[in-house]
Amino acid sequence: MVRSEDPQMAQEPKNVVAEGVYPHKEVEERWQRIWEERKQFATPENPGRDKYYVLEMFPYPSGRLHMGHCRVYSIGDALARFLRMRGKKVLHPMGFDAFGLPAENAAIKHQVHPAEWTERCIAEMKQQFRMMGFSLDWDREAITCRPEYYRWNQWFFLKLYEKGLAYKKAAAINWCETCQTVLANEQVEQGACWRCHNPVTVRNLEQWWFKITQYAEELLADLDKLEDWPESVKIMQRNWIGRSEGALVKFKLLPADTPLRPGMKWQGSEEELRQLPDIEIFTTRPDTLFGVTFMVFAPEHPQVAELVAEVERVDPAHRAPETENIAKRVEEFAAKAVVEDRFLRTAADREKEGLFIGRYAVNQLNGDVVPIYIANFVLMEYGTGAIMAVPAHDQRDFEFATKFGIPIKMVIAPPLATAEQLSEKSLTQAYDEPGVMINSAPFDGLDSETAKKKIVEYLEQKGYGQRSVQYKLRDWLISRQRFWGTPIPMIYCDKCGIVPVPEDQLPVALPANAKFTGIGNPLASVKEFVETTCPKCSSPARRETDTMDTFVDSSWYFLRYCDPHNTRAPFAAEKAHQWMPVDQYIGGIEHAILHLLYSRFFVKALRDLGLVNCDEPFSRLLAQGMVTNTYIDKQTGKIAVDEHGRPKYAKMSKSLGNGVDPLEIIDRYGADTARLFILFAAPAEKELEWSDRGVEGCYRFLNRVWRLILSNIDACKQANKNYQPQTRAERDLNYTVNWAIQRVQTEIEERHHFNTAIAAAMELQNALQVAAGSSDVAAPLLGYGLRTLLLLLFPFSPHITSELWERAGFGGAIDDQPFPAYDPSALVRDEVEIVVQVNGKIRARLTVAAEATEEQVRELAFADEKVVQSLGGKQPRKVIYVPKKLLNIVC
RNA sequence: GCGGGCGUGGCGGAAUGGCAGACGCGCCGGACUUAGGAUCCGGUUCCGAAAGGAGUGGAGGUUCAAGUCCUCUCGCCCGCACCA
Repeated sequence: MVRSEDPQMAQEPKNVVAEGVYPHKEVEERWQRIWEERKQFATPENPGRDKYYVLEMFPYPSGRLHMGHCRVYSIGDALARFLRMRGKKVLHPMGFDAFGLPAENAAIKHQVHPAEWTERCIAEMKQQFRMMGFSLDWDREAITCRPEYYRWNQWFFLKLYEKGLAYKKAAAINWCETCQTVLANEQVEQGACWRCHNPVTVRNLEQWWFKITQYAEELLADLDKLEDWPESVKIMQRNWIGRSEGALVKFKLLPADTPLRPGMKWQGSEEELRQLPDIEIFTTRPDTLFGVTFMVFAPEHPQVAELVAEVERVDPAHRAPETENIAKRVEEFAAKAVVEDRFLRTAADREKEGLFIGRYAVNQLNGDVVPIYIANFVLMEYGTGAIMAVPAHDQRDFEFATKFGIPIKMVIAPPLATAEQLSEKSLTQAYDEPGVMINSAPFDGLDSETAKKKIVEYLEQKGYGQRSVQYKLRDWLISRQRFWGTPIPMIYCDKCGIVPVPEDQLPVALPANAKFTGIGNPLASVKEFVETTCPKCSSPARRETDTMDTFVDSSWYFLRYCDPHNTRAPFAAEKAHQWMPVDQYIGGIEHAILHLLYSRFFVKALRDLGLVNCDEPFSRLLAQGMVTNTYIDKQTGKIAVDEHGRPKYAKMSKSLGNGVDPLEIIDRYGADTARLFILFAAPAEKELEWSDRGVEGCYRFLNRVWRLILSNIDACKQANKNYQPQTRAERDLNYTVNWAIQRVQTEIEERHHFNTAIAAAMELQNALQVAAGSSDVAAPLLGYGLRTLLLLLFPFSPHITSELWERAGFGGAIDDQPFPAYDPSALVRDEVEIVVQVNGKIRARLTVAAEATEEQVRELAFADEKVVQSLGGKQPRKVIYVPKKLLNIVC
């Protein structure tokens, strides 16, 4: 049942469906049928320069459209319909993101094949799409779970494999126990699975990856080209890519039995030092290199075990102190750190844990001997998995050093620092700002920013290190241990190793006879699928049973729409060239990184394969806000309220039970009302608060339009655009008509503000209603205004306007009408109102002829009683005149 | 902690530095009516009888003029979170 925002009226909504209302059901069904019969939304061939690709993110086929869907598709459809009127050749397709876990879970629960379940949901959803009246070209539908589609996922995989962009490696990866599969980094949100929100654990597995990191720099740089993307999305992507400039620096590892200790310097020759093994670290602060007092490895760093094994081989008398049982203790520490939830381990407020491993290193820049630790805060995946630590100038290192009693050495002085501030003992936190170099031998006195560059040059010259750029972005883990996805087209042969499935054997199809028990990957249990022969040597071999992340499917579906029936290629290059890039993409902000980053990567990779000629898939992006509603507080059993007693709003969701079913709204008020309300109630990119009252308001508005047209059919028949207004009332109406045209056009075209466009149409309706009720306006003008009103409303509420267009006898189908052109001369008023201010306060309003000069306006203003009064006899010091608007007298 | 966004009537929301509150909801009054929860007309930021005054989270500033620009500050929302 539909919920009300008003606690007092949470009962059955009022029955506004009474007499005098338009028959929305018949009207909407009729036009949906007509559009289908006419193939009204077929995509034009050879679009040329007028092409416009409107795309909304395709849905997962859950079987039911929810209000969020209605919102995205209402936005996209209003735009598509408007652009067609504006003469664009519009591609507006739809499909289904049809692979994924829910179908597989349903299979386990109901013992129905995921394909059957999914196809059923798709059929239901298409019916609901139809009921909303969206102008989609269904002949271009792409359904990702069909072999005709996913074979091209496999084909792309092979192409990427050939290029080295798809590869297999073992790594510590995110595992979701609930979903029984691994997840990519992008799919873990605050330590939880993006889909089921259960905690993610870490596993070490061998998996398939896409080398998105190869495009890190371009993915970052090209964000600057995306001028019509929301800044917030671009910032999120920049942060995710996480570019850092710095240097890779080599420290030297001392033998396990070295007599050197921290505080001492390297004694031997430079040549002997060079002979020692390297420990390479990445730092963004080469200017602090002289302040290194220890080093830290990630606990799981593969080198660590060997380092401590060497310690144990040394006679205890010659070891570093505190190294009894070091191998065991290191192993235990590492095991604990790895097992510990990665997201707890890496939380900023996590207590720093560490262990000295009994080894020392030499800083080649100054010969300092420093101890080596392992610690929970150092990550294996970033940089080299080892760091230099400068406690004086890095807060993490500072905390660690303080806890373990490691010396702190200042090498950068704050500007104008006192002797007190320069004392390490007085330091209560790291100083991480720029400053002046101290205690840094040849670089002392330089400012630290300059020193950064000089030191890197010095490192490169001496062979101690080199300039380097690191990214937080990791490669995209695409293996999934689930059935309902695209099989990865790889074969394991005992003799030949990993062998790709030959192209001509694609698709590797999902078997129809898999058993869904809920335990393990069903694909692995289908003998006929797994057992195959090696394409190279023909001996018995096994197929890969992992499937691809479903984000692979959605990374190129917008390309398939350009050429959906191609059986020889994913799409023909020239068809993609015709339509790409997508001119306007619309979808939820939740994909700010995920889908939008993957798709950008895919397009760049396909470009480098010669398949597309654009660098970016989506020119403009509109991230629409979520749909919220009031909800029942589970504790009180009443509508949740804030401290002021006002109802609280939250995203419509199953768990809160505050979803409104679009089908109920369509049934009660019709799709036109639903669409109008959704677009009118808030700007597209903002949150939309559901309101039953607001919906009713839109319904009443459409009813007023209905009655207004039908009771003025005669005027409609006489509609004449070229009628010359005679009276004041006619000039005013003519102005409003043309003003509304201009306003609707610019609001949609330039700002995508549908709410204000609709408000303008409402103002026109109000003006027409007044005009229709008086005898001051001639029928040809009134008719023209009514005709215009229908055209302005058509993108938002297409059914009722189609019906009224026909009944009014305006001729042709409204779909084929161009958007009306406004008459600029009608927007020129013969009289204007001038606001007269004295010292910025409004004292009078003057109605003057539009062509009145400043002198004339001044004269009138100074003659005005109120103005004279507020001047109080003072002489004006200055008068500012804004033509046709305002006169400000300063005194 | 860092980054981003947002604070305007009873509510959703409008305002290229130039009339704050368009449009809609709600509310108030009136008309039609057996009736109105339909429809139509009028009113509706606050204080004030009025004249007038105040007003866009708060404090400053720039300007003839600030919701809009600048500085500081408070509150809410979102994203990232030991990335060396």
